[in-house]
Amino acid sequence: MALRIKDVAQAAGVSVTTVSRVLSNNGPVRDSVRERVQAAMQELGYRPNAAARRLRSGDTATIGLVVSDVRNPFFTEVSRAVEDMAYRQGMRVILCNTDENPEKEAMYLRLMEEERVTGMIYSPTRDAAERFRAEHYPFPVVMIDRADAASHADAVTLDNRAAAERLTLHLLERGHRCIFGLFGNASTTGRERHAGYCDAMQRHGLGADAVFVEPQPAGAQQAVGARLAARGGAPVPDAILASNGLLLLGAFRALREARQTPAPGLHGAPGHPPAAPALCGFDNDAWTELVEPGITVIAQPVYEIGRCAMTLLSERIAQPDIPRRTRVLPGELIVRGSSTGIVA
Amino acid sequence: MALRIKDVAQAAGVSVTTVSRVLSNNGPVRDSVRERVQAAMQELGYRPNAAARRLRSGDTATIGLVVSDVRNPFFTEVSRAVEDMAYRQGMRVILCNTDENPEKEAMYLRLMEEERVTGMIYSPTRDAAERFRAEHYPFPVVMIDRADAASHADAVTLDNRAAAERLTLHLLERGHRCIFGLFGNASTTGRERHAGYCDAMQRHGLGADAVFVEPQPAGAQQAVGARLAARGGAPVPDAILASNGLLLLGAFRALREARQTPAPGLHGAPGHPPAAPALCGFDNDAWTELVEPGITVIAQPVYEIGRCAMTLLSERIAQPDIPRRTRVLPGELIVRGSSTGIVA
DNA sequence: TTGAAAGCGCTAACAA
DNA sequence: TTGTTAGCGCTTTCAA
Repeated sequence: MALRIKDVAQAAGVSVTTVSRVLSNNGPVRDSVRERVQAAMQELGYRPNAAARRLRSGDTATIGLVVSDVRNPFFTEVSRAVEDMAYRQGMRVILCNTDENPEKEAMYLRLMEEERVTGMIYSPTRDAAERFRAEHYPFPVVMIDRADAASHADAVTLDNRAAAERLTLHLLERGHRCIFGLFGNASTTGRERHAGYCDAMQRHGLGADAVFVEPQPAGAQQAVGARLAARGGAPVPDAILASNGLLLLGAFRALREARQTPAPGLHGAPGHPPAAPALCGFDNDAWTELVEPGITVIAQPVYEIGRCAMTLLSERIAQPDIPRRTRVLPGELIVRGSSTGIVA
Repeated sequence: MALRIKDVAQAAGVSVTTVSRVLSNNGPVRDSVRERVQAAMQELGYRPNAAARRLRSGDTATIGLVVSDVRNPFFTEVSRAVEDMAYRQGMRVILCNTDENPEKEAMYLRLMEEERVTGMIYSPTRDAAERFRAEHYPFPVVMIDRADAASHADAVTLDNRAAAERLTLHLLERGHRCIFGLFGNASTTGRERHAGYCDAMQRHGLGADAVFVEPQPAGAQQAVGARLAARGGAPVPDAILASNGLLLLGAFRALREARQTPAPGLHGAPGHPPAAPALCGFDNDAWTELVEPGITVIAQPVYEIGRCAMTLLSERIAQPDIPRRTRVLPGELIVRGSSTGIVA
């Protein structure tokens, strides 16, 4: 095995206690002794055993981060934020991808307990969110992206309802009337955004025309394709709104597939052919700026969400008994050509 | 504190050893006893303490994954592959982002030692790669993306030289002659791809016209912008080749900025205005397929690279003394409109 | 300011 | 098939 604290103690001619004090920089040690110990550690190439420290001290200095999939740019960025903050505080991060799969999720929650994580940042699937009770867990939990008062967990979310309303109103202001909405069915987020969309439509005396789908591009693509191809009574939408980055991607593909550039526009004026529907959605993912015309989106302050979650978590770790807190961050509307017809 | 194995033992009326045997599913236990123990665990909600198990067993069941930045889609996907494989084998993953910063990198390598990781998957910066010696570390190391024989570490890489040559030949076949190359200066990968590019140019009796830049979009954008604006002798490039996804993005932005759609084409035929340069590069990142025309790229088998790295690592953990192995995976040329003028 | 010794929760000899 | 017991490497009383 590797070197132990005892080896360092012998080399430096002190007790293990003293070495431990130098290691954790805690407790009185004469400067000359400290230097001697540090020199011994350096020379021997000693590395303290993290598992032993955790076991003995009871402090794992570990944050659990449970999300659906890091490949979703939203979570990629959140995980970077969380990791930056955590490592800066001398904490590790255990990252788990549930793939919206309840069994995986249950397994990882169990893992969090076995690891005795100091705290967890958690983005539950819809079903799990409804059942989750923070008080059943022996560590603090901060929810991100999705929140639920009954969970009794701190949370940081977007102001989903307001952002969706804002986005819908933007389309209505541009003259669109028949706005087809795509919402994710796996989280509370999708429902909140749906509510905001409905609010805006209602305020203009318009009915909702929306579906809930799996939060994957394929399902969204199919739904949009079907909606565009629908015969019979339903009028063709003149705008499409997708409630997250994955759905937006699917919608974009469907429009392209239909050989309709997602260019903006109203129904054709007399003498002009009808234009393709406008497109907008949530999440300022890289591609939305790169395609032409760019896609109008609600940008989430993604890094900030991760940072904020870590801050809430740290504060609760320090003071476990403060009342539940929720941070609601605003989304930012970024208007691009896909909803205005103005190609930058 | 939480429940201990002793509590389970008491509840089930057996010794701690028996509980341990049930836990690790290892050692003889009568079926009826096993069931009784499992029932007790279930009822009490017992969770074994991971730190204690690791300390005692000496097996941390932990993989270290050290990359530059998970936000780079290449590493996002690699990390998913590694995590999928690892968790399936009951191992955890510790993910570290070095940001190509030598100090962070050194800190994380130290962390790997303190965690007593079972093995490490490592994408070193160029400078670190030259100095790294696997035999100085007490655990097996598999390098990804970047490799160096002197490191004595197993490695899985792309066939960089062949892929770059292939991509360059593709441009040459389409009639391009003045091909400006952008290569990353932070890794051996950039140099290998540069060599492949030079091979292809030389074979056609052409000189290289390339620069090495920081592997960030901003630097690439600037370099391409400068090259396009160059006055004096240097002819305007009729094609641009970028050696990774970040550089490709920068080049794309530069072309757009120059109000030149990255549309393909040769120098203008008589009577036609000169077309914008062709664009191609490495990494089949999502946006390259979404922009129009799509970008011609070398697709790396990214998930497979991660999977393969975990396989090599597992095998070396099982047999530490087998000779060093290198897996070289082929890249796949995906031809899109940016190099052919055929807009799908 | 230092050291001796107990013990964190678990696993693995060894004994029965 | 089961139990007793000695540590894994560290931190933390407690006493000096």
